[in-house]
Amino acid sequence: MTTKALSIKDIAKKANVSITTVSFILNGKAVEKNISTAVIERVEKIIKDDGFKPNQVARSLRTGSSKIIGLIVEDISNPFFSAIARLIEDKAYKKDYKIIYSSTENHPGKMKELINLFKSRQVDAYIISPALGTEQDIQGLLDEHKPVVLFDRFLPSLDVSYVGIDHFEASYKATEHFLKLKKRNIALVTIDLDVEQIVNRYDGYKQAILDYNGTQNEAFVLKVPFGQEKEATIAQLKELFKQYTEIDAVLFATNYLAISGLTALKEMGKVVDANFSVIAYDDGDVFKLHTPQISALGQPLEEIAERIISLILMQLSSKEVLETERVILSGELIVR
Amino acid sequence: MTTKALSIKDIAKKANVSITTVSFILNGKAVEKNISTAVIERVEKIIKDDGFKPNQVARSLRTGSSKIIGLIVEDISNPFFSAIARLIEDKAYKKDYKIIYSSTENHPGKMKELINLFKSRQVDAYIISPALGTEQDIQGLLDEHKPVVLFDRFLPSLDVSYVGIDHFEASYKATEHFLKLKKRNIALVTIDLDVEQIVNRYDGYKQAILDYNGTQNEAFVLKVPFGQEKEATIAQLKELFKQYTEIDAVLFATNYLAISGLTALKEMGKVVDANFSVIAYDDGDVFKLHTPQISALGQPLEEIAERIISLILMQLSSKEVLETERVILSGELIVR
DNA sequence: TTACTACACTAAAACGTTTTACTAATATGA
DNA sequence: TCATATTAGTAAAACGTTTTAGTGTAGTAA
Repeated sequence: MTTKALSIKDIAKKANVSITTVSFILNGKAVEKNISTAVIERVEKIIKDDGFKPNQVARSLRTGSSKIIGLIVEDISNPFFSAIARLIEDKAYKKDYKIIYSSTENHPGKMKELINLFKSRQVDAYIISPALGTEQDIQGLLDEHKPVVLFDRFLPSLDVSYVGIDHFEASYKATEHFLKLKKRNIALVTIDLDVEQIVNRYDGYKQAILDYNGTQNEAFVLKVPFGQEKEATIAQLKELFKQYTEIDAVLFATNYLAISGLTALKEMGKVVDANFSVIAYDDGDVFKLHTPQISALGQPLEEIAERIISLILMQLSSKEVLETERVILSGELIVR
Repeated sequence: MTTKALSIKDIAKKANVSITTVSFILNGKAVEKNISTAVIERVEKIIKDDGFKPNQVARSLRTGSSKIIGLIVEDISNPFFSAIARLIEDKAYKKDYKIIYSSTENHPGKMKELINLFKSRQVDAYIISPALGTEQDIQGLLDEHKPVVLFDRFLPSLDVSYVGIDHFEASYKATEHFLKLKKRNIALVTIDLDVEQIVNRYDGYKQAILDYNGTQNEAFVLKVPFGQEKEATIAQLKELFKQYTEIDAVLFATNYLAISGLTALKEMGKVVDANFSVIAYDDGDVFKLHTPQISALGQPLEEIAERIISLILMQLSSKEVLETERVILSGELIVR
C-alpha cells in the first residue's frame, strides 16, 4: 500500500535513458543539451503518466536554493500581518515560490532561532517585520547576499530594502484633521517601544500640534507597555479618560490599541461623537461597523504586499547584489 | 565576506575525529555508540563556538523527515484560521516542529498542488481544513501513513482524525435562544456549500424551530454563493430584509456573513435591538464592540488548536498507525 | 583521407547528512 | 593463555537531485 515515491532513476529506467537526460528534460534544458524530440516526448509522457514529482529536498541540497521565501512577522493573528501574509502568499505562488512563516512575538531570541532555522532549510529570501535588537542577525543575512526586505518596522542602522508607510506623515494628517475640527486637547495612545515607526507617529502628532500653534500636553500621551495584557491596557485607558475629561480627541497608534480604547469607552459609557473624536491606526471591519463609524488611517495593504514581493523577486532573479531600495507609501486618512 | 556555511566535515576536521563521530554527538547517540566523554566535550565545544547548525535539507534527504508540519487552510487572512494558525504554531514550536502554511481558497486544484508540494518537501504531517473534492488527495496521504488531522471541515467518506465543533448543536442552541425570546420569524444566512459543517448548521436551525412548534419558512433562508463579492452579498441581504419585514431574528452561519449582514443593516438604517436580534458565528472584536453588542457562537480556539496538535504529535511519535479519532467540541453561545 | 564540428547522450562527482557494518585495541573470564 | 566482550571509534554507502566533463557516431570541409 505504501508506495515509495518515484525517483528520477525510475523514470530513467522506464524510458531507457540516463538519469542525466531526464534531469535535463525536467529542467527545460533538453533542447540546449541536444536531446532529440523523440526522447523528450517519450520521457515527458512517462513523467506525466506516472505523476512523477521531483524531490525538492534533493534538489535544494544540490542547488542550494529552495523556492521558499521566509516570512517573519510579529504575530500572524494580527489582522494587518495576516492580510499582508495572504497577499504575499498569493503573489509569490504565481511565481512558483512558497511562503514559510513564523511569528516572533517581537522576541529577539526567537527571531535569531528562526533565522537560523530558515537558513538551515536553504530559504531563498526573507521578508521580515523586524524586532529590535536583531540587527546583527539581519546583517548576517545581508552578508551572505540573501535577498531581504523589511516591512512595517525599519532598522535605520542597516542598509536594507524596506517597504512601509510614512508614519510621521500619517499621524500628522490625523492630528491635523483633529486640529481643523478645532480640537484642542488631543490625546495620543501609543506603545512604549523605541522603534522608528512608533517614534515617528509620536513626532508627527507633536509636530502637527506645534504647526497649528496648539500646546502639546504630555499628560495626554499614553505609552502602553508593549505586550501588556488587554485588560490592563483597558484599565489604563479608562484612567486616562477619567482623569482628563478635557480630552476631546484621541489618536490610537495601533489597531489593537484602538480596539482596547473603544472597549474602554464602551465600558465607561462614554460615546464617540462630535465632542469626542477618535482615529484608529490601520483600518478594519471593527471600525467601519462601529457606531458611530470610526475614522481610520488605512495602510495600502495591497500595494505594500506588491512592493515587497516585487523587490524580493527582483533580487532573486538578479545575479548581482542590487542597490537597496526604500519604498515609503502614504497612509490614507479615512474620515467617517 | 560570503562565508560558506560550516558542514559537519569542517567540525570533524577541526576536532580530529570522523564525520560519523560528529553525527553521533549531534544526534545524542554518543554514549550509546561509546564515544568517550573527552571527545564528546571537545566536539561539542567546537560546535558551540563555531555556531555550527546542521543542514536540515541534507538531514531531510537522508532521513525522509523534516520536522515540518504542513498547515492547509482556506484563507489565512480569515481571523478564525489565523488565530488557529498562531496557536498551532506556538504549540508546535515547543516540540521543535515548524509550520509551513498555505491558503487554498477552497480550490481543489490548489489543494492538490499544495499536497504534492508538501510531499516533495518531505513534510512530516498535515493539518488540513479540507476543500470539497479533495478526498482522494487526502486518502493518498493516509495511504502513505502520513499523520493527518482535519479541522473545521470534515469529509465523512474518509477514515481520518478530525477536530471541530458540533455545528448542529451550535446552531440549534442559537436558534433555540431566539425561540425562547419568542421570535417567530427567524432567518438563517448561510452559504451554498454542500459540506457537512455548513449543512449541519442548517439542520440545527431547522430542528430547533420544529422542536418548538414553529413553522420554518424557507424564504427566510438565504444561501449566499460561496466566494461571492462582499458588495453583492450586502445587496442580497438588504433585499432579504426589505422584502421580509416580519423577520425578527437572524442567525449568520459564518463570521464574514455576519459582518456583511451588519453592514447591510447599517446601510439600511435598520438597528439591531429587542425587535430584531442577531447571532453571529465565530466571535470577534467586531461583535463585542458593535452597538448594541452582538451575540455570537464562539468556537473554543485554544482547545481546538490544542487537540489538533496533540493528535498530530501522538501520531508522529508512535511507530504504528493509530486509530483515527474524532474530537467534537461544543460551541459556546455568548449572549450579549 | 584527415581533421573538425555537431549531435545525442551518459558517467560520475557533488551537495551534507545518517547509518550500517566494519576495525583495532584493550579488558575480562575461564 | 586463549577466546570473547567491551570500548572507541571509522569507512563508505545511501538519500535524489544537478551539473561537469566526457564519449561515440555521423556529417562536412579541405
